[in-house]
Amino acid sequence: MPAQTSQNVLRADARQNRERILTAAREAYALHGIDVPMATIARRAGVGVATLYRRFPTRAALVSESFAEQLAHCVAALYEGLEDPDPWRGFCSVIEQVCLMQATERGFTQAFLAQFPEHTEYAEERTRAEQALARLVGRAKASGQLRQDFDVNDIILVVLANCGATTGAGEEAAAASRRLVAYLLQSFRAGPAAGPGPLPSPVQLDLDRIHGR
Amino acid sequence: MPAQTSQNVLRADARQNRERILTAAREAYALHGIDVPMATIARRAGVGVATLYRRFPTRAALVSESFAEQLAHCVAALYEGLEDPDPWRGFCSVIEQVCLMQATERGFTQAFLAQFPEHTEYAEERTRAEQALARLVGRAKASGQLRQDFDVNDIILVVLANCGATTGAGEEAAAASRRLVAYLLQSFRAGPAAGPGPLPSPVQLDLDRIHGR
DNA sequence: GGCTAAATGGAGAGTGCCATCCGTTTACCC
DNA sequence: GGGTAAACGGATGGCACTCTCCATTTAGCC
Repeated sequence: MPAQTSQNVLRADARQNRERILTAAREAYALHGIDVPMATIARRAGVGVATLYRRFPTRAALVSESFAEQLAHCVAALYEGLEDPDPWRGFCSVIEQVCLMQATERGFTQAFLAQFPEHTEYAEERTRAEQALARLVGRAKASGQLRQDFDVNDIILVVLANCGATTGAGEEAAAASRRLVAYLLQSFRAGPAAGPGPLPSPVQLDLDRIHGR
Repeated sequence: MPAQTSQNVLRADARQNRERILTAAREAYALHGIDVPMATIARRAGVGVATLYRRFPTRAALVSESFAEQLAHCVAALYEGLEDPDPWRGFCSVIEQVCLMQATERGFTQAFLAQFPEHTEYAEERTRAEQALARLVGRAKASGQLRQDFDVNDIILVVLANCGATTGAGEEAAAASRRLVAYLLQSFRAGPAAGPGPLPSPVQLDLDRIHGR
């Protein structure tokens, strides 16, 4: 974590405005997606555009900050999953939670993808997360519950696929995500021992809405 | 098919320009994605913007026309799959071909999604395709090779998921698609009889590139 | 209460794209 | 070869968004 001295020196009104901007951004993202104009967020927050830009010099910075909490949740889920006594359950829980977050929080995926590669500042945390992921996978394989030819990169594959499936609105997206993840996890499971389990209910996806998004 | 009298009456130079525009559009889409400015396509085709707009009044019209061939291929694949003596093989082949098309032809997915809902003109073909899809699924279920709780909407789910997974460049996208589809098809297979088959090789996905796309 | 640096917000310059208008050019028919 | 309608393309107005400048306000300290 870098020295954030300026954060504490922030004047009271400035700090309050900063919070209002973040709140407004989260609301706006949820409503209109990540591409909402900066001016809209500023108006919603009841501040001028300049104030927004002074606090968050780039759009990416604002996005990152806005979803920091959700990202932290994902990271936490990762380490918790790693400590689950049942490696397979831990593995599933991580994937499920990350995917659900993607489905629930609109724009989160972009934040997720934008966050890490950005600054060297995060490089350390990133490698740590990657190692944890590798361990999660290794553990599940070692226990014989995850198929041997599973690759760590397949997790990225799941995340991206889930991102595509959740290009839609609210509850529908969550349902689509649940079903997709259920299908995939079943494939990841090793051995023919596990027959097809029950699935979450199917989803009627409205292509028109997705196209118009 | 509607009366397209104007098509044949098109003057020679106009017809040639029309083709050049379509070629330029396909190239531009492949290179820069679907959001490339109309002016860029016009320049590439060596025509004025006005000419482009005269031929293709809306962006959607241009996109649709540009990918008409690929779309026809998909439709053909559907009807061929339906006539495969092995229902399961037919089912798989349809999904595989559509997904491969998505992975190979950048922008195709948007064209695919944009095409049908648009005009009433296509409504008929659309319903016909949907019925064919339903039959494809029904047949595969009846043969006992497709799990009973599979839903027709799951095909849309696959298409969308695949769309997400292929948000990348060229060969990488195709590899990701193959692997995802292999995983999914395995889940769709009924009964514990079929153990995990071999998978296409894993893919290292470059998140930076995807984010910057 | 008054001073000062921090913070503010609106106006506006700059950019990129869409879509149309209209004077000029060109293919086609006779 | 000449007439005519079709086709052309650059210029242009309009719009939406980004990002900065600067005159004004305000919090915090004495």
